[in-house]
This record gives sequence, structure tokens and C-alpha cells, in this order.
Amino acid sequence: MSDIRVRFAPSPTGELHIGGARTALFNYLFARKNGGTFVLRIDDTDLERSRADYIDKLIASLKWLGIEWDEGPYFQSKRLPEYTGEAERLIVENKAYRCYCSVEELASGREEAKKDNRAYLYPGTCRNLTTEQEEIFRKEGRKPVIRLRTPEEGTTKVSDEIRGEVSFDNYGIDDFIIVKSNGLPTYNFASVIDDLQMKISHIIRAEEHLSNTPRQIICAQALGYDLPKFAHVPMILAPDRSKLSKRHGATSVEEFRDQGFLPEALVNYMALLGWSPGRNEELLTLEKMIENFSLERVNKTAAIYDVAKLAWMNSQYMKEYDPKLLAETAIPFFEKKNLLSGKPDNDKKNKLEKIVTAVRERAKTLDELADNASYFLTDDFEYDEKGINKYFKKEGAAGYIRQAVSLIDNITEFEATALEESFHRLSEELQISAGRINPLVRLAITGRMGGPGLFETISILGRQKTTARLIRAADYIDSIK
RNA sequence: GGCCCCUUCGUCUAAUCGGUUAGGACACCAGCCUUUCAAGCUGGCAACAGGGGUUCAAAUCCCCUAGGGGUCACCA
Repeated sequence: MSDIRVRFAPSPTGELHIGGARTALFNYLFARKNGGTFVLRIDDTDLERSRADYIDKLIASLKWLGIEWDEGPYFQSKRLPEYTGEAERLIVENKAYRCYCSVEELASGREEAKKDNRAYLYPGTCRNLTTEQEEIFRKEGRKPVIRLRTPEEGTTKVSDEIRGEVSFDNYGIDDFIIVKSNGLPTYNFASVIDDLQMKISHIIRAEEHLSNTPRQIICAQALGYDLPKFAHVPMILAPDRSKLSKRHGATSVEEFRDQGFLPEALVNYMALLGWSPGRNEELLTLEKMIENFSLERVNKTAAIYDVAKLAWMNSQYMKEYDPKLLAETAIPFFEKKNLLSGKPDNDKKNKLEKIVTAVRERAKTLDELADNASYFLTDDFEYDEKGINKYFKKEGAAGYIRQAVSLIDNITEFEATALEESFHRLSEELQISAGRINPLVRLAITGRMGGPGLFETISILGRQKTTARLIRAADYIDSIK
């Protein structure tokens, strides 16, 4: 194992976002590629917004995607003494100080700044309080925060593996809060301490953190640690170029799963958002991704995600999936459509496997797959409106269907090839084209205009159901005349 | 608004020491295949944000402009 160590550190304030998932994936790929260690850490220092059930969901989503971590999960909420200890040390070393300004006082200053159209910077009110002054504030019942004493001049340079060197003017960085008045550390403090103590070598995270990085560097310097390397990966944007949110449809891994996407497809798609293997390849196994991954090949540009391409990719994976596994994976989707209930026995499983194999060519998601297969599992379906006009209302339709009934009744070998031959003979006898009778039969037994090969469909459906549906359709045609 | 990042087909991207008819994929369109719908195959449409430099030569290097994004919390 090399000393490469990376981490994914989500805060449990929601489901695993697609952007977060991709960050996790890049960290994972980078660790695997370099024989490093991938650490999972839960940044749960925000008491108000963190929720325990999100932790479980986060972990479930990562597992579903197949993104495995080597260490953790660590919880910031369990490391509180670390942070307060370090904060105390900084105060003793005069690198940090207590600030007694109230939220109201700060807010008014911020408003003032906004009115003048300038950025608000904490003015350093409490920078040099005497012990006596502190004593007075404490007696007033003020709960202090702890602020880091940041340099007023010079620049702080972020050396980014993806973007190169980015420098920030220290003037624009105020004495920010590292410990809140409730005693909990802020993100910019806790995560710095964790990253340093956990010996993280590369911080690979979303671009939105780039602006925070100089603060963290200053913080790390104050603490006296060596800096890790940084890599800020581009954001994932919605089709309208805005930040991806609920109104754009699915945004979390969980939602994509529920819509019927396969984890392999989602992972493959995410990997290609902001990264490319450098060759004209789109369909990549996880092994291939690992083999080819490098931060050097990660883009700087924000990527807009395109569900159509994800869907295409998903269909490609469905086609290659092991039929047994595909049937198994599709079960919840059948259940959701009331096409299946209870645990399927072996017979049922075999049947599902056949069905799924027959219809998967035409589906982009598992949801569509279940929909395409519905008539195999229920007799309860309507005839396609257009189909009724196009086929049922044509002269002789009921008659042809009844011919098909006797064909089905009399055929000895009930499988696709034999059926095809018999139907071929029938259309010759009737002196009509196959195009006249086949779609008619399809509509009668499936209610639809399209689907798998007709004879495959019949053979899966079985003799009984086929004849019953044919008779039902013939009667229906008579009834609408 | 300050600071920071970014800018190749509609979308994801390739062209990583300047020299390509700017390549691939999705989507879209057309043809083939076919009992249907798909899939598949073949072909087509389609991009270097704009303007200045540097250079024999710029998508590639530099500057400016425009546009997009991020960030400016006792959120992470």
C-alpha cells in the first residue's frame, strides 16, 4: 500500500447527490489506481441539519454503486475533543482568539457592507481584547466563538492538481470562525484537522471548495502541519447551466436507482462527466476506469448532465447483463407495477428470465423493461388506440384471428420456429401478406403495436393464454362493429 | 458587487511539449435490415465565445472583452 490517502467526506444533510457520488468515484478511482487508501468520513458537525437516517442512506448508495472504502466511516461528531484541543492550543499560541460579537452585531455589519456594495470582512473587533474585557463580556453572558488570526498581507497560493496554481490575496480573508459558540468546530477547521491527522495526501473534492481552500491552508499553517495536495473537480450542472436541484428531476443516486438505472451504468456515466480515458471509448468497466484514471485527465470545465446519454448507456448495460441477475434486479419494478407479488418460485424466476431477455432490447431503464413486459404477467391490458383503427377495424380481422386460434390449437411443437412456419403457411393459404395477419395477432395478444418477435412472444405466453386472448380479441372486434 | 475558476458540435468529450479535412459518443435526420417496435449497421447534420497580439504556423501561448459558474455564514 502506498502512502496515497484520499477521502470522501459528505455531510449527512441529504441523499447522496450525483455530484457527490462522482466526487466519491474519482477519489475511489484515484486510490485504486495508485494503490492508496480511500477513507470515508462523515462531516456531521452541523447539529441542525445532520440526520442519522441520511448516514445510512449515504452508505447504502455508495455500496449500491460499488464504491468501496478502506477506512471509516469516521464521524466528526465523535472527534470533538480533537478540535477543541487544537483550538485551545492555537489560542495559547496567540494564533486564535475568542470573539464575543453577537450574531446581531455581525449581521448589521454585513448589511452595512452590502449597502455599500462591498464584501463584508470581519473587522477584527475582538482581535486584541484584554483579559479584563473578556471577563466583562463573559459576565454579560456572551458565549464566545473562536476566530483564527489570519495574515493581513501577502498571498496564499493553492497548488491544484487540476487547475495549477491559484493565488488569493490575504487581504480578502478575514479572521474566520473555527469554533462556534456552541463549542462545535466549523467545517473549515474540523475538516482541516481531520485531513491532516488522517494523513490525507490528496484532497479531491468539488470546485465549490476552491474558494475556501486558502482559509484551510492558512489554518493548516497555523496548526503547523504539512499541506496535502488539492484537486478541485468541476461541478455537475443542470441542463439550464444552473446548479442541479430538485426541479431538474432526479439528483440523487437513490432517485436514479428508483428510476431503473443500473449502478454500473450510472458509475460509467458519472466517470465520463469531467474525465475521459483519452481514447474513443465510452463503455468502461470499473477495472478499465481504474487502469486509466489520472487527475491529469480530469477536465476543468463544469459538465452538464444529459439523461438521454445516461439512458443509452443504461440500455447498453442491460443488454450485457446476466439474464438471471437482470430478472432479479427487475423484480422491484414488476412489484411496483403490481405485476408480481410475493417471492417468485423457481418456475416464476425462469419465466421472468425469459421475459426479461425478450424485452430488454427495447428498454432503456428497468422501469421501461417492466412496462414492456407487463402483458406477459397480466391479462389486464387495453388495446392500443391506433392499433384498433389500423388492424381491428379492417375487413376480416376477426376471421383471421379465429384462423390463428385453430392454428395455435393444432400445432404440435409449440416454439418460435415452428410457429413462424405455421403462420407463414396460414398467410399463404389465406392469400394475405404476413404484414396483414402478424400485427393483428400481436395486437390481440399483447394490446400493443410493437414488442419482441411475435413468435417468441407467443411461445413465452403459452398456448392457453394465447388462444384465450385471441378469442377475447375476436369477440371484442365483433362487439365494436 | 469583491475575489476565484471556466469557455471545442445541442450535450459529454478527443486533439496534453503550436502543424489534424478539428476525431469519437449521445441526441437528431436519412437509408439498410425486418412480421411490429426496438436493436444493429451505414451515411448525414453539427463546434474551436469574440477581438487583439506572439509565430513561417494558434483550438493550443499572451492580453482584453463577453458569457457561464463558484464563493463571500456561528452550512458543509
